[in-house]
Amino acid sequence: MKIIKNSVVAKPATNHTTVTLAMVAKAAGVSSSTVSRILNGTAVVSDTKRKAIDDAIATLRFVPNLVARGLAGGKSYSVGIITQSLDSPFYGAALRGIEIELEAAGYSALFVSGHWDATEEARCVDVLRSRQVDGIIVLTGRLSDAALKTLAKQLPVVVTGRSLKSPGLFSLNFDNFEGARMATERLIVLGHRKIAFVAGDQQHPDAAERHRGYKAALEQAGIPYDLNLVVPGMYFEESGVHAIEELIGRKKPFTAVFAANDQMAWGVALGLHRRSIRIPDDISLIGFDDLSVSAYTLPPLTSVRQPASDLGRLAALSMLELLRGERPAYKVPAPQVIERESTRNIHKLARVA
Amino acid sequence: MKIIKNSVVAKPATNHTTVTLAMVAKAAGVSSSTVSRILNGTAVVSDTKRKAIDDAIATLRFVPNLVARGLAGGKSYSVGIITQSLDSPFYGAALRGIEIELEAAGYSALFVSGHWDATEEARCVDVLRSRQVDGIIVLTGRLSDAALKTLAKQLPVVVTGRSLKSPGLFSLNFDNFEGARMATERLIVLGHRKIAFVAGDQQHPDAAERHRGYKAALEQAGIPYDLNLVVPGMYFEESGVHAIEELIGRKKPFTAVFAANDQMAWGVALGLHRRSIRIPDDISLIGFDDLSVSAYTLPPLTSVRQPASDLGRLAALSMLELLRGERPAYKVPAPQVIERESTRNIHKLARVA
DNA sequence: TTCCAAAATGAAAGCGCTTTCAAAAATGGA
DNA sequence: TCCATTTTTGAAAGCGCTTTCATTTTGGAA
Repeated sequence: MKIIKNSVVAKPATNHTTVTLAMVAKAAGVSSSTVSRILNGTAVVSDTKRKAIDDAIATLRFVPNLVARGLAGGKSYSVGIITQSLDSPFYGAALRGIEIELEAAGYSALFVSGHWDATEEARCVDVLRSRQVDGIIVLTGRLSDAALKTLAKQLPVVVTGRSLKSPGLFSLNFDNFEGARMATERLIVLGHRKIAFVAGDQQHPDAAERHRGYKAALEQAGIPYDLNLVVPGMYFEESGVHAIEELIGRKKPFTAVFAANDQMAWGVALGLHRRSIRIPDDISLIGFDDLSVSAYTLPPLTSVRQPASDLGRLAALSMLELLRGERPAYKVPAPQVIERESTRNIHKLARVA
Repeated sequence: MKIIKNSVVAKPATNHTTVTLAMVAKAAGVSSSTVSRILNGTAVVSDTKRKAIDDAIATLRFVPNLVARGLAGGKSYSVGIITQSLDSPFYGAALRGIEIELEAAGYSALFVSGHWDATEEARCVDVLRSRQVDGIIVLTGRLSDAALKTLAKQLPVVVTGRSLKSPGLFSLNFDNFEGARMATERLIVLGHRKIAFVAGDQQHPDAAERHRGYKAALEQAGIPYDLNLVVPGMYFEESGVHAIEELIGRKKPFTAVFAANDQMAWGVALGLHRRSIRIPDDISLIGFDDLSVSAYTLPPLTSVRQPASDLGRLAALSMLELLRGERPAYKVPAPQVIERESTRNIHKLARVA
């Protein structure tokens, strides 16, 4: 019954298949400093040694441990991305743009979702910081401007959807006001004067801007702003169908609808369809964001193009510059209305309600 | 003109705001081992010390460095996810599911995209390994089964879209065959016999399965499989509109279309709309995947539900079990056809050609 | 051929944390 | 009260890499 102690077991948890830089060094007959140097290109190394090292790396199938490098070098070559949801059609495109540029520069992206909640976003920041990201990109979000500025004191920050100026902080803002103004104006040019507006989630800063743009265009055209024609929404499809019910219930005639985002516009289309109201014959409809799917809805949706993918790329590029100590100066492309088949000139419109 | 040397500057690049575990230990008057222990719950610590440490952590605002922990402990508490594209409506939902479960368990997800390319995926694997992820989840992808099995020898792997058995490897497969069979059968039950099929990208393993399912249902009902009614597609919207052109060009009558995924079904709807063919009055349409948007298309699309989000959660849960050394046994829910408004019984159908 | 500056290399000290291992403190049975 | 256990704690050795800093080579100019 004696317990066998000191058996040959108990090798520390070291995965015995792990090839380390030291092993490469030994195999190549040089010091690990030298190996590190060619790996990072931090110094010139004689061709003979370089060759020996390259061979050793190849035969040993050495893969550098970025975690160890991060610890030693103080840089993780990763940047954290705080998004709101991984499955949003809009943010998805932005994430992709970010990934492309970051990867091209040898950085990894660490995506975390805040789900439109400031507390959760704060937690995301903590996770990213404890993972030692070199910088953080915040896609809109609910964090206060002050919180962002404070954060920027610790590490480079790029934020979209706001216009902030602060050291270490770069912001990339899309002109939501102008986009909404243009959309509304377009409808007006087409002869519409009774234009309903389905507003976005008031919690989102851009929603207010789009609302302002709608008003501005109206005012500019001398059309009174009529509260009976505006319906609150949450930026989801359901808001669109609900808005139509609401609007029709109010018995205020309208010939066009401007939805503050495409998802709600799709809902509006469905709501109209349920009432057998045709687009664009009876009602013109315009959305915002120009999600890729909108080119395939019935009918294809006229929308304000917001280049999500470009936005992502620019955010990443800006971060990269910040990381190099430069001062980025990128700008988001101006809004543009993409006219498809959901809008039509007034002269053939029927009246509703 | 003397150059001042040895000034107080030149503190090494150490961010002076960095609070380390050692600092917490000193502040609390204990050793760093003790602090580590309460942080990880690896051992019992007296209440007095625990209190002192908690206080020190709070006042110093200490955030543990997960990179250092990863190096020391050999575990990074992160799992790599190889997806194909961050902006796919289907995978987006799966990613979200993964993130939810992983985060709940204190793990971080590292998402990388392979863009449907085996070489890129292999590179993704390298990146993830050098970042020392504890495990890898592969969403479908193009990596060979053999490559996956080899990988599984190094670290736990969970793969979706295949049925593989291998140590350290768990696979979660959705029954694409059965889903497609059910969809086609549904159409048959509704009285259709001329059912067109828009196939998916043949490079995807699931596309072949869905095609098989279509054939099987036909056979089961004694309907001959007619190559004139099947059109190749690429899983994107455009394939759907193209398919309709093709189908109509062939002048072979059909009363229903089964598209191998929702995106193509949307395209089909648009193609039909362009020809003024109504859904479901003239043609019934059924998709596959049941993307959330499909509930809001015109008309709302009947589709085979593939629970992307659940798939993601199960994948994450399986990985977590693998990581604990357990043997996961999850199964993807069975296919289910969600009937909406794009399908209709044959008796009111017009004929198309 | 000699010498010295410049270039290449290596030794060693960390980076912040975990984890033996051994020592110190607490516990309790006689 | 004392000693043998059991618990709690601390010292120190890494984890795999980067980065001074010092040493060895090299390459010319003298």
